[in-house]
Amino acid sequence: MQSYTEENYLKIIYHLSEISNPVLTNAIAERIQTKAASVTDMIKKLSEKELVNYVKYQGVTLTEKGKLTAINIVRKHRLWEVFLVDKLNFKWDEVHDVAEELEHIQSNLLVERLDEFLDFPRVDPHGDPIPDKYGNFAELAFVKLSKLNSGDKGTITGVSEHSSAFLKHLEKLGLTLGKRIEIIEVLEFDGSVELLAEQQKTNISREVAKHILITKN
Amino acid sequence: MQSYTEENYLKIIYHLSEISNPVLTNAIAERIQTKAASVTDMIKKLSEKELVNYVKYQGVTLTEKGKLTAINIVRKHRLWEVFLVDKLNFKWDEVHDVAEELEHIQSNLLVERLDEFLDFPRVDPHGDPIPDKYGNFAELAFVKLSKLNSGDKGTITGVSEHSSAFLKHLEKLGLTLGKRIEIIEVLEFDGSVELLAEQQKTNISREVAKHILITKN
DNA sequence: TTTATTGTTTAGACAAATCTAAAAATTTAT
DNA sequence: ATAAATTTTTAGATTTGTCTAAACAATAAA
Ligand SMILES: [Mn+2]
Ligand SMILES: [Mn+2]
Ligand SMILES: [Mn+2]
Ligand SMILES: [Mn+2]
Repeated sequence: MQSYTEENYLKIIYHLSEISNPVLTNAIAERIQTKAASVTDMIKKLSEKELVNYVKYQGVTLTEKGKLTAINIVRKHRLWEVFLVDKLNFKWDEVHDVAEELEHIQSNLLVERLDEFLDFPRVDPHGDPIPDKYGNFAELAFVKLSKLNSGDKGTITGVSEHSSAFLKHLEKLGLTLGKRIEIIEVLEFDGSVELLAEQQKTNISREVAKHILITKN
Repeated sequence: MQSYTEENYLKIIYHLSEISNPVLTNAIAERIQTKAASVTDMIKKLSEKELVNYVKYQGVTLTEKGKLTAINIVRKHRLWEVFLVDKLNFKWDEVHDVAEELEHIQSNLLVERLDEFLDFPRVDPHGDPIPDKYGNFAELAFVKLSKLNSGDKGTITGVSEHSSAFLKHLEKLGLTLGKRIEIIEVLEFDGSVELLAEQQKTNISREVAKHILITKN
């Protein structure tokens, strides 16, 4: 079994390796809110346990074992988020910190029963896919809203930024999961997007558009 | 805020002080599965934080602050147990270890929403009372089954022993919460009890009878 | 009322996770 | 290619919770 802290490291290495592989020490330090020296220590320990492959000065990659462990934590995190939103009426910007703790509860029975209780959800409240118990993700066909052109239509199915500030902003604009949108125009000079959501005309910055995920249809 | 470990100490001191006050070092050591020396160290720390009053060689008592903290952990523990049994179909002998972890999740919003979601339960799956958010317990009128005499009737409303072995044993005998029972006879020579539960005649040892709580009616 | 026995505390050590400061390696710039 | 800047690692220290072994107190027995 891994400690709470080791699990957090594994999960963050997992997420970072979607962006760059191998994952660099400083990248981990920044995300985990700690110092590079501490990261090096922990990396050595995870390497001892064969959860990561580590090459000095080069960075880390997850081993198969490490990856499976990380995915399981992601699974738990996202299932708990669904629980909080669907059953306890949390808002989508309120769930992250609590799920950050709940993801470490050790009980396979609990996870499987929770999954069943929630009716086997495939995505969490931010549109992120929930892996099954074997670690397999259902592939979801997303495209960033910022990649669309005028006339394109689709449904908001996810976000790639989870800060409370961002989520509350979308809430205010009425741009929540499941909403259908249509692009009116992409402004040339700043890349901001004019769109229609529920008969409502709205303008969002390119920065915001980059973090909204759309299923075209 | 207290650490996970400090919370476990406070909760155990709380439970033990129902039996003896002040609570002795060795009693804590036994319950928390650690050595007396470690308990002394922790007690000093809790005393520093004014969560317990400590007199060397005498033992500890909880301060008002410590007691409220402990009751809040008990509240969370029992609410989670209800959740596991009522919503996730855990058996009453399967919930303890998971609740032991879940009780440490830090979020008042979570606890209050969970309470509401569970419809404000007053007792947990073992018949133990759940304090409200201010730390008040609804007084429940229990009597040990071992105190009853032949002819007495009542309902099983709690147990005072939570081991999986004991709970499974009761399950097998059909002596679960809510079952109505009637005492046929209390055997003189060993104190064992012959009783009727759902038309079924059963004999239980005095030891078992001492841990079953009855509401007479 | 000395002597055992038991219970509790202290002293000193250790593992886990963290830090600061300094050294070493790598990358970038000149 | 050499120097400068950046990144990463090491060395040594700190905090938290634990341990063993030894000292000390309180209680029970002789
Ligand atoms: Mn976490
Ligand atoms: Mn999420
Ligand atoms: Mn606990
Ligand atoms: Mn219980």
